[in-house]
Amino acid sequence: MQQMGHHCCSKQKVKRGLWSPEEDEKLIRCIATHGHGCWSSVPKLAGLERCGKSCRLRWINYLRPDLKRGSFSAQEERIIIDVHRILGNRWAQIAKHLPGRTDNEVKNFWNSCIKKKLMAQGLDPKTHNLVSSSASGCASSYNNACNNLNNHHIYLQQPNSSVYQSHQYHQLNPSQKLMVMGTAPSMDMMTNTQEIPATFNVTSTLSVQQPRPYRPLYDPAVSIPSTNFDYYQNNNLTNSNIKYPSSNVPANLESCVSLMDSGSIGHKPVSCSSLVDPSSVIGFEQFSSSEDNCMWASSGSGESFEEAVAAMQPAQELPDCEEQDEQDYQQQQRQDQKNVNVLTVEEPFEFDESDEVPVNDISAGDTDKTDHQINSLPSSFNNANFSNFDFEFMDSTIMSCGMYGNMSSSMDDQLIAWDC
DNA sequence: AAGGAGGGCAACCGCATGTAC
DNA sequence: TGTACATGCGGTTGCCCTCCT
Repeated sequence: MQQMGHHCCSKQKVKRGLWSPEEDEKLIRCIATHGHGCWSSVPKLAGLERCGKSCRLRWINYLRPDLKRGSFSAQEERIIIDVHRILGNRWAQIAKHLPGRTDNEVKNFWNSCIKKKLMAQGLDPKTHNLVSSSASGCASSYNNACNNLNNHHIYLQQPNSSVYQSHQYHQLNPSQKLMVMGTAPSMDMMTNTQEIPATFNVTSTLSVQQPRPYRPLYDPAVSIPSTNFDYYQNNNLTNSNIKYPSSNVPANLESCVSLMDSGSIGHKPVSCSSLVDPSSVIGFEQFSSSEDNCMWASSGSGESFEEAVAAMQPAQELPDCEEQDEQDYQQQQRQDQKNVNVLTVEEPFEFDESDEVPVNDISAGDTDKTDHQINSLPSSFNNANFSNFDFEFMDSTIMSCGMYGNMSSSMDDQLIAWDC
């Protein structure tokens, strides 16, 4: 380590390098006594020859009592990968999803371990795309991805209704397909779905007796069928995630497509539903109109977005569609019944620190803040200005493991879900 | 046993942002 | 509005440890 002073504290006599146990003890004692309202005053109060910045780092990254030490679990690793796919190298934001972990720790873990694993799998750690996939292959990837989706049931919620109608993917019109594709980055997370956690309070469920094609589904405002749920809950993000529905940034559309193309997602039978955040729709529209960045413009064929939409042909109906549908329906019935039993466990309200709203008693009608968030979205959004996107909002709604969103800003006021 | 290579990780650097004046 | 300072963050450095030859 260089033994030169910080530019921020060059006037001070500061020690550099590793911290000794004695220094740690002084810092802990000081913060326990005085807190750390002003880091610049901490060195003096603690009797340390360190600058405030160094004290802060040491405390945040090492001495904080709520830190979880030790190696990362497989679940933590999965979370990092999933969130990184959406947020990129925003380590502080990623770390917020991992209680007890620091941004520095996550960053080091990424650089030393995950990055290599992804590369070994042939994935670009920056984009999470297959390295072999190129921009010129996006159009065919899209077609392949469509084919992969053909067997899936897409749930579209009717306007002003809590009822979802099931559609075979291939029955959707082109714009609906595009929308689904635009949300598909969540699907890889959905493949991890195993069981609805028992720790969630369900205020209502829809009737399981509804006639087909109306499938029994849960109140989208409250059910969280995802294994990723518990970390959000533990991280006190549940409230915002439910109130401000999930977000999938269409900037990752190519990533989604390549993942589906590779078979990494979209093929494993799971029972869950996924909805789309309105921000993703807004973003998708912006994204789709960006000639420089959207997959259509880079397809190599010179087709515009509109042309690409027009060129999309409904996939051929599957021969055993109805039979498959019946099987799916029966399976869904069984799963739904199971889920109802699991979900009706009552838990005490939990409060979000920021606004003290009960996190597990949120009704579907609680849309005020969602609307506010929607309105706060940037007017322009595409890959090129991705950095301008409201990451705080996106992060607060990063339930991209396929939760719920209101698509009232487009798509005929429909909500969407799917069963893959 | 010695030393070189590589990995893990703590800590630093520099920039961006927020805030007070 | 401009400036100074504090804080936060991502990128980078370099020490230390382990493994391999």
